[in-house]
Amino acid sequence: MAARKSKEPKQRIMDVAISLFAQKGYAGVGVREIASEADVNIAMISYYFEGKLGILKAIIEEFFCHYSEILSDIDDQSKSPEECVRLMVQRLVNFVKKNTELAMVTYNELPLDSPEIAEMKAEKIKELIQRISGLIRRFGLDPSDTFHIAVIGPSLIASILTNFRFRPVLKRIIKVEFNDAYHERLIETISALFLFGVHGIAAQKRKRRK
Amino acid sequence: MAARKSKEPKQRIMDVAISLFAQKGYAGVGVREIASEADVNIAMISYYFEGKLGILKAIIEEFFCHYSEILSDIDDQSKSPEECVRLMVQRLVNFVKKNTELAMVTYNELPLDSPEIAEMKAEKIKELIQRISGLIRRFGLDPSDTFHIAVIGPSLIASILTNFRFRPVLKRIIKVEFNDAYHERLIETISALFLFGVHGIAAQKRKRRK
Amino acid sequence: MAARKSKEPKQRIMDVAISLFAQKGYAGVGVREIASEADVNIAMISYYFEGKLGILKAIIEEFFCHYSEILSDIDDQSKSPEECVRLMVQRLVNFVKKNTELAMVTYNELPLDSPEIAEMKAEKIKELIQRISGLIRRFGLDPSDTFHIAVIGPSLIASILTNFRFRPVLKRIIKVEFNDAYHERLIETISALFLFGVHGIAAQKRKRRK
Amino acid sequence: MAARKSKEPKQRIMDVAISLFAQKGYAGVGVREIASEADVNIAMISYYFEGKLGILKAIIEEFFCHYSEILSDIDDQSKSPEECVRLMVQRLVNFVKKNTELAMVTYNELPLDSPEIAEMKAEKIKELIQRISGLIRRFGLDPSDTFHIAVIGPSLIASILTNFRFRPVLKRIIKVEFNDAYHERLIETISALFLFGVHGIAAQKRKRRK
DNA sequence: CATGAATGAGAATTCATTCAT
DNA sequence: AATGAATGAATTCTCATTCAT
Repeated sequence: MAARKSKEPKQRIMDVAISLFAQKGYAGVGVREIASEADVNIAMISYYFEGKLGILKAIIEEFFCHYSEILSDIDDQSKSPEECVRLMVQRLVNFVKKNTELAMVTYNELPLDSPEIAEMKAEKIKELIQRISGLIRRFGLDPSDTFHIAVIGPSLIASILTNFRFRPVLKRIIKVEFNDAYHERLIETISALFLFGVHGIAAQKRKRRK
Repeated sequence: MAARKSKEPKQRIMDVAISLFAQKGYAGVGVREIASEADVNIAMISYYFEGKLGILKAIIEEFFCHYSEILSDIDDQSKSPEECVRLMVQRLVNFVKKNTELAMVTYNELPLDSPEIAEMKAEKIKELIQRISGLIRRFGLDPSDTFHIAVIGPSLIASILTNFRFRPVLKRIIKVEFNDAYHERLIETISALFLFGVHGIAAQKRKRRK
Repeated sequence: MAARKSKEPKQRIMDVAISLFAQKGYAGVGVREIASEADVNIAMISYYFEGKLGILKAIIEEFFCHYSEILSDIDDQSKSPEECVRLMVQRLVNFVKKNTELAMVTYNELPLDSPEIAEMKAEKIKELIQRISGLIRRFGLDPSDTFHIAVIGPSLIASILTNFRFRPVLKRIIKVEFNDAYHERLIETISALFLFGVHGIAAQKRKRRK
Repeated sequence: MAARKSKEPKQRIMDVAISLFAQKGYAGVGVREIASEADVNIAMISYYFEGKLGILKAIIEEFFCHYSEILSDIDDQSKSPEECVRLMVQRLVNFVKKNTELAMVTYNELPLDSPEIAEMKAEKIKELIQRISGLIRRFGLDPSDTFHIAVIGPSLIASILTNFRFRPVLKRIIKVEFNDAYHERLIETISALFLFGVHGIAAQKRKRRK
């Protein structure tokens, strides 16, 4: 069961923690379990991460670090907004597909109220919003209208993440295989859903103004 | 701080547990905290709910009980599918608005891997899917294609719930007031998003078949 | 080795803690040692005293509670100041003789810098000083001169307590038996030392004024 | 915060340890705290002092080394016993004034029951007693009567040390400034207290013999 | 000399649960 | 129906020390 000793201890702790947090939630996992699974002395957790919360901080930071990279050149003016959205969805899905547990931990523990990481979360999300607001404007929606920011962006992200989040539960109920074809189709569908959706809303708005 | 002794002890425990679980997560709350907040002896929790997990079970059951009621007559043939979706979104939003914490606990702890409640969750979600599959068919999509079930339904629900879930975080970042007008607009927007989206996808499909 | 189960658990914890703290110092004793020695479950310490520091607080409080009683009618105007001092020394010695460990713990840990008990200590000592200041005045010394308060009072108390404090060390070096006769003589000697001393200082002062 | 790197590492460790032990007690301080404060690698403590206890041993040894020097020529037959006592008190006060923390650590941890340093302590104190016994004899008291050794000597020392020991507590309660004038007066008062006291006791004894 | 990673034992505290009353 | 004391395991974290480099 124990993780292979191929990697550095610090990385092993991270990997194991991501996996366990994803399965049982941050509060549901003990440092002893992490340490034994990572084949590392318990004291090493405090040594490297200054406590259990430190691991979560590192995890969230890693997520947002990758995430930022993903969104770095989304608002490319040389592409049509439609292409941008499709590209973003594609990248997001591929990223979460490769780092499912990392994404799940971050998504699940984001509402956790810990003063120590509240600041960090707020900062990261602020940055995220700024990234997306440019795109929203290009669809003819008012980015200064905080409502759209608060609704459409999170909806899109949640739509993708939820899809991964409930897979263990879904597997028990319906017959699906989460292979490459599935993900291709997922990208297509989510993109289409939001593109048609946002276009529709924008058109509706223009009509009403008249 | 302690809950008023007006209600029965069992209900007080439930109320307090819902509130605390919503704030800190199931694993982050202790029975002693619940007991003291509910102004109830600790032993009463085992007495009424047979342990901490029993409270969570009761909470999830209560959620799905209400939830089922909400969706009871969604697939009403006398209404247009558009009206059905709009009604469903409206009812969902209003329900979550009134029972935010109950919904949050259920949504947050749903991926939790506890064998004791896994069965229950599967059963509840199965029922939920059946409710929605009729509606999906009426939009021209194949309900036997499990893909749509696995993607569109959860996306819709997640879009709504996520909106509530991240309010504490959002409040820190952007200026929004979650009043009645906000919720009216939320219903409109989510409905529009999915109606335009699903219509678009269905149209796309028809075009491709040709 | 374990304490007899004759008394209540809470009292057993106190008794054992006093004994162990006196031997090894507060920081040198663990709650597990206390619990096992008192034949009590470890959790009971938090249950009864809300943590290790709580035991120390209780100990110090008990000491000062008894101590106050001891000094209650020291400043008796019907007695000569000499009689008062002699009585005080007698009572103090007898008290410390009976509650050596309690006194040692309090005396040893008094300089401990713990914000939680600093207030309590200050309050207790303030009361103690007020008790003694009346007596000092009757010896012809100015009680508003904080110097005497800060020097003579503590010296007297320290003289008594130190005598008990270093007994284990002294026993190894010189041949003494700490029996009743010893304590009688101790009372006499300490009383004489301070009475002659204070009288001498007061006389010196009067002489200088001239 | 870290100690200046001007001195040798070993001395830095000593200095920091003395300061920290004086504040929090031997058992209340960790080697890591000492190491980081002294800006020294943790392993260096074992290297130089063979463990934490080794530091304490070194501290106590340093104290007694200085202390012996202080008392070296106290029993000078060319001076009157009164002058000797006065000189001793003066030297002691000045020494403790300059090395308060060193003295406090030694005084506080002296009753600590550690077999490894018990021997050393006994030896040091034996020497100390011999130094003082000559003086006691010159006051007309019987130095073979271990009682006086066990009571008067320790009382004198404790009177001085206690005065320094409770300064942090005293400062909170009464208004005193521990400046040079204060210490001059302290020397005078303590000397007078004991001189008058011992003379009185000796006179009393002579009277009784008659 | 000096380092920093690593160890295993032990620290205090809190956990959910149970039991006699 | 309800209490509060009691339990033993588990919690996170820190301890002094050592070792290979």
